[in-house]
Amino acid sequence: MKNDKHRRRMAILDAAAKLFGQVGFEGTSMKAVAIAAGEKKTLVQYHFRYKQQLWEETVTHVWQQRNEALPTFLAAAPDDRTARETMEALCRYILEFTFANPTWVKIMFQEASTPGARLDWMVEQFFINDFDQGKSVVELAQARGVLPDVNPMHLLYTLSGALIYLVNVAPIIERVTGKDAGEDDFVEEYVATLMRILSGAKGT
Amino acid sequence: MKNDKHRRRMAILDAAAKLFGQVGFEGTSMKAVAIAAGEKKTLVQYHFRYKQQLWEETVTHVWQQRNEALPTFLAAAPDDRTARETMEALCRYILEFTFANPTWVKIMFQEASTPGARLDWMVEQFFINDFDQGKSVVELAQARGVLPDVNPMHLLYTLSGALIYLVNVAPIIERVTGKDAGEDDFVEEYVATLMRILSGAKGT
DNA sequence: ATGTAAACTATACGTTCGCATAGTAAACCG
DNA sequence: CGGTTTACTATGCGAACGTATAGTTTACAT
Repeated sequence: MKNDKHRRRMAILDAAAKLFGQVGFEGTSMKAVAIAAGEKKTLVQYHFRYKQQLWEETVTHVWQQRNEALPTFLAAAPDDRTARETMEALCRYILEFTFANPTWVKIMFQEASTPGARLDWMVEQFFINDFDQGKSVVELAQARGVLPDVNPMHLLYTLSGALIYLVNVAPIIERVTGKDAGEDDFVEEYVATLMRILSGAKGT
Repeated sequence: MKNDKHRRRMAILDAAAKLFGQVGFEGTSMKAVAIAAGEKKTLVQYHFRYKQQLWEETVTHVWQQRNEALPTFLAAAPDDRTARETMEALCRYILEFTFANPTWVKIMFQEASTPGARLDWMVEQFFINDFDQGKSVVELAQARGVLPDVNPMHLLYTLSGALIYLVNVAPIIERVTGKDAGEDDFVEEYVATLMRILSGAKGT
């Protein structure tokens, strides 16, 4: 079966994505990837040969999944709600998606912690585009008056940080406070809080 | 010399901190730590015996350095400036310190990406305290009217995210935009932007 | 039915991993 | 001066690492 090959290959990529995001490039072994995918180590090598190649195809795979999901929302954002409601819904969507698919964020942080050839590759392949798109979204929101009129890149970093940081420290939050930051209730309240901060709310 | 032993031991801890933060626990080898510290592998083992032990003492070492530096500022914050100026200075100080000492943040993210026994240990040893202190600072700022009166923990996550995220993605920002996020000018403008966001500034 | 290519696996090689242990050199103490 | 402790190193072990390659099974065109 043609599909069988494809399915096993994808299973390897998914397993690799999880491991690369969790323990980084050096911490991930071909054997561990194989076991996580329920395959033999030699099959992983048959499909990808070198670890470096497995990594590149894994990252590409992860970004594709992300790119298929994220713009879907942006395109579907209708004009029949207020700009602020759209912004709030967008933040909530990004958070929910990132909690459900934390891999790309984790891989990004793994490589950012060891700047090198792999990070350069990711920048060239993905981040240059991502930064540009992010800036556009922020500027659009600013034009509609839903975001403060400050340096759009700095605002982008602030918003990204407020959202992505939460996903990264969620395991710590859970252990310290006992609350699961990935749950809908938490996300909803968090985004509501964020929107009130952005609106400069001082009272209750 | 007694001092010589101590100095070499500290050099090992510093090298280990850098590596553990960059490539995580599994990605760091005793040999690599030794080389980075300019020592033999067996000396590293002599001082710490097991990798686990090296890791624990390294993390303790890093947190001690941080705890010596951070409260210094909080205690010295005088009353003769406005509350907002104090808040802005605090954010700037945290950013500058974190850029200069990124290790503790990186180790925190490394372990948060693979929740396990080591993260549990860090939570017990450090994070429970850290969360409590952070909450106190936020509530103090809220009482003075310099931070919006929302859920203090969520506000803490938002602020921490806005600050720490920047440090983590600085290598990416530098490669994409050509700007060094760690430079004083950048930090100053970023914090100023953050303060305007917190104030809900809509105009220029 | 048979040959060829594709999909997959068994086995192995050289290196590096964490860890153990026997040893050396200097310092300290009586 | 002899003996013990302290700081450090040389050597080595079994396991796991990434990679190479020969071999086996499956799919399919002729």
